[in-house]
Amino acid sequence: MGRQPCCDKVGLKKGPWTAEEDRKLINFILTNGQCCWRAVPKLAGLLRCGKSCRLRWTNYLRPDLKRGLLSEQEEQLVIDLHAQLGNRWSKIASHLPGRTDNEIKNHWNTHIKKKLKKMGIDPLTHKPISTTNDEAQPQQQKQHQLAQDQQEQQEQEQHQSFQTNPKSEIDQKEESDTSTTIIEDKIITNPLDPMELINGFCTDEVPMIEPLEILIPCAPSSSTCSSSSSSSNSSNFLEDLKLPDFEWSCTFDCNDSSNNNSCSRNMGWDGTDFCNWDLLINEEDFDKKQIFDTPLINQYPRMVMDQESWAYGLF
DNA sequence: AAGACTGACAACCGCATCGAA
DNA sequence: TTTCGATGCGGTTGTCAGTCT
Repeated sequence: MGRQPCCDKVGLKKGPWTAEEDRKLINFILTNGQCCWRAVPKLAGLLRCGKSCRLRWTNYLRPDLKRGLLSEQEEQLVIDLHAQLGNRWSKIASHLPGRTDNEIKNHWNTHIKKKLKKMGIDPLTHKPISTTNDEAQPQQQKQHQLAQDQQEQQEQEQHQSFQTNPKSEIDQKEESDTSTTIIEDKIITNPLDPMELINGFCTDEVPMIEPLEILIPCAPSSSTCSSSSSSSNSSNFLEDLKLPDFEWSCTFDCNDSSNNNSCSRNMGWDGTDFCNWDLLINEEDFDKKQIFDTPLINQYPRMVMDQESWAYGLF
């Protein structure tokens, strides 16, 4: 007797999400917050299982997601973290603000693995590939696994000691001269990283969003939004919607050296994110906004530009 | 021009884990 | 303490655009 399926699969839709489904899900979460994923599809009027909704939200609809290729820095961080954590993608993702475990996992499998192999580094062990002694590989893997297990055990022990004596744990970690510092299974990669600072959580630790807690950044004054044609009237656009009230506030000033714009951020919402949402939320205005004329779309050449799948190009 | 192949990534599946009853 | 439902996580698969032949 197997485990019961997470949901009644009869009549449930599978496959790519449509814009309409995205809109329903976003509207629902904006009005109700994230709660009880199993109930979400029913309440939101979606023929999807809760799991699918959760995945869609966390991986693609969440407003605090960065899109596009990982930067060099991010890539290097992923490599460093993978060396320490192995395939624990969610842990790795939690140290890259705006990135999801799925995204990192895919990027690892499609880009980084190859890159490392090209450089003569075994992506599994992060050690130079021994070309002369292929049979040594399995042994190496075993050793890597052993090392990982030992590290895990150490982490657990350290965690325990941290609970009893947190200061000594931090002191220990401060002695490390590596660029990344693990504190209670959390790697502080950049002490100035806003995502690390804001509210003490990062992307993968996004708290339940309640409508009243959603803070929309100040309307970008000029060029912060890549979708300029749609950004210009984003507030009006939102007002047109019967969406929950938003609080337009400047809670966090980020001094972007590139454009010197002071913008508001909360949970990683920035001008671009918001503009994307702007496009997504109300597909009735879809034609009016002519979003496909915008440079944003050109960033995603793979996207199919029809109404069904336009959402994919928006983030 | 068309079919085959490849790469990238979105989405699914099933097991693990957590927490409430 | 046990059971069970909900959610999280990592591996795998499916789909589609781009490239090659």
